[in-house]
Amino acid sequence: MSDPALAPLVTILDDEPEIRRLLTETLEDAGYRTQSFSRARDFEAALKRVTPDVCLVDLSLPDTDGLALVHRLALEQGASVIIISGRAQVQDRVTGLELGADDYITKPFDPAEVVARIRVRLRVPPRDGKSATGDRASFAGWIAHFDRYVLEDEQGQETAFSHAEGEVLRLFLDSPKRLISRPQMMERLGGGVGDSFDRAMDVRISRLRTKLREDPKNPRLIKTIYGAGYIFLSDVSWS
Amino acid sequence: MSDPALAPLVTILDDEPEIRRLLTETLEDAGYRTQSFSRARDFEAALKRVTPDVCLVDLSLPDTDGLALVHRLALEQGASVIIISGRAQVQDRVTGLELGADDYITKPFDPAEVVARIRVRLRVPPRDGKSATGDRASFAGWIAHFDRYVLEDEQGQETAFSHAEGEVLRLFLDSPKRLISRPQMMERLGGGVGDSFDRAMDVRISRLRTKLREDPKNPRLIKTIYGAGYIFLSDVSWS
DNA sequence: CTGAAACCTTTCAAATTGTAACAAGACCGA
DNA sequence: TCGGTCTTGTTACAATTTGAAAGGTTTCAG
Repeated sequence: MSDPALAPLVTILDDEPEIRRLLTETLEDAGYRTQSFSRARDFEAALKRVTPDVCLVDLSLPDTDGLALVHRLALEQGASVIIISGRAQVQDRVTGLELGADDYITKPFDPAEVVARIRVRLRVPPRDGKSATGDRASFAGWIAHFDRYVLEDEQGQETAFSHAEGEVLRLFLDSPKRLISRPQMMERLGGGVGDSFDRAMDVRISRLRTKLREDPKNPRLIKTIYGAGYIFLSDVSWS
Repeated sequence: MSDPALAPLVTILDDEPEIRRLLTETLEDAGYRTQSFSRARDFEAALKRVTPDVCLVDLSLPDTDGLALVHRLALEQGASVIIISGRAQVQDRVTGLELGADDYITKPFDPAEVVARIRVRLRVPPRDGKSATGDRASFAGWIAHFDRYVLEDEQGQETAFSHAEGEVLRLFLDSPKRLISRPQMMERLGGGVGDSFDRAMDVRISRLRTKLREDPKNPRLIKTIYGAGYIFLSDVSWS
């Protein structure tokens, strides 16, 4: 979830204003935050800044292939994707689900059902680590002890990391193998959108990389995607 | 999952023999193990011995209140519950989902859709921290790792590609063997309709071709259709 | 065959990111 | 309180990626 403190964010992508209005109203009444878009391009631009919890997507968009968008969404973002489409053929539904959508609702729809299905997607999946965060994560031979602010390497050797470094590390460890944009980082790490803090971000990452003994030319863990953000490359398991 | 080594187990609880037969056959064709029950009592007895991965439940059972059963199932078992019911009212669906079902399919249903929705439930939930969807596509001896921004050739040798190149590549891989016009690309890749970005597009494709080791005279993968657009020639399979 | 349009590729400059060096605070023990 | 260390943001400059510009090559119509 983008921010546990706030209500879940649901995005709406549909080219019919009437549908957008209806969904927005229903969802806000149900207590969700919403953002709606009429064009795929605007939607994708917004994704660089925020992380929705559920994305409602209409397939029949004028400016993009909706299915390809769904595919990308499901893979790149962590969000649940629900297709809302006028196409009711079984084949449409099957391919939509196949490509990564978590649900498929056909128009005309009942707002109450949409809310119910969104709620299902937001339901906490059988939380295995129920106990309030043992706060330790292992990845690529490292163990990060967030309770002690210490990184432990394969030989058991320990390196301390600071609070600021820990914030960045935790952000990565929470969303491994997924693109994290700079604006998303900013939002999470509090800093304003001033351009001076931009550099501070870099510096934090740079220092973190040093402690993880990254090779600058060939980073194994924190990879930079020029113009897009960063990706943490290793699998992570929390305990 | 009850046993990773075996095919996922799907249970069917429905009092109509014809439905049981149809579902059993479809699901076994799709590669799942199945167990079907006509009475809730038998089903619950079986639960003491096995752990299904997905439970299909008909609500209109003679011997129990189906909703209560669903509720118990969702809470106690870790399994996904899909309701298959003749009751198509929105209110029925909403309460079914509310009480813990993960999906709700109304009769008459198409077996293909049931399979698709089961598959969605079995997909590894993206939030479970461990492995967040590695998405890659293979084509013509190459494997494109979009989670690492790396192209792997037949010998396993890797070449990094940039974000801009990846956008183009993904566009092609999403629609292989289909003409993609330049305006379509523009839309998708964000740039305006200015003439200058037209050239930038060319450059992206050019650089991508280089990394795919295309022969300029005789492109095997990205073919130019003069005056119309491009076609990606190879088959693609995503995983 | 010729010219124009479409497309390719090299070169270059601007934007983005990495990192070293520095300075302002915070924190801590004496 | 004082001095020292640690943390962290800022600045400056290097390195890298990307789009823009420009010139060459291919394709097609007539």
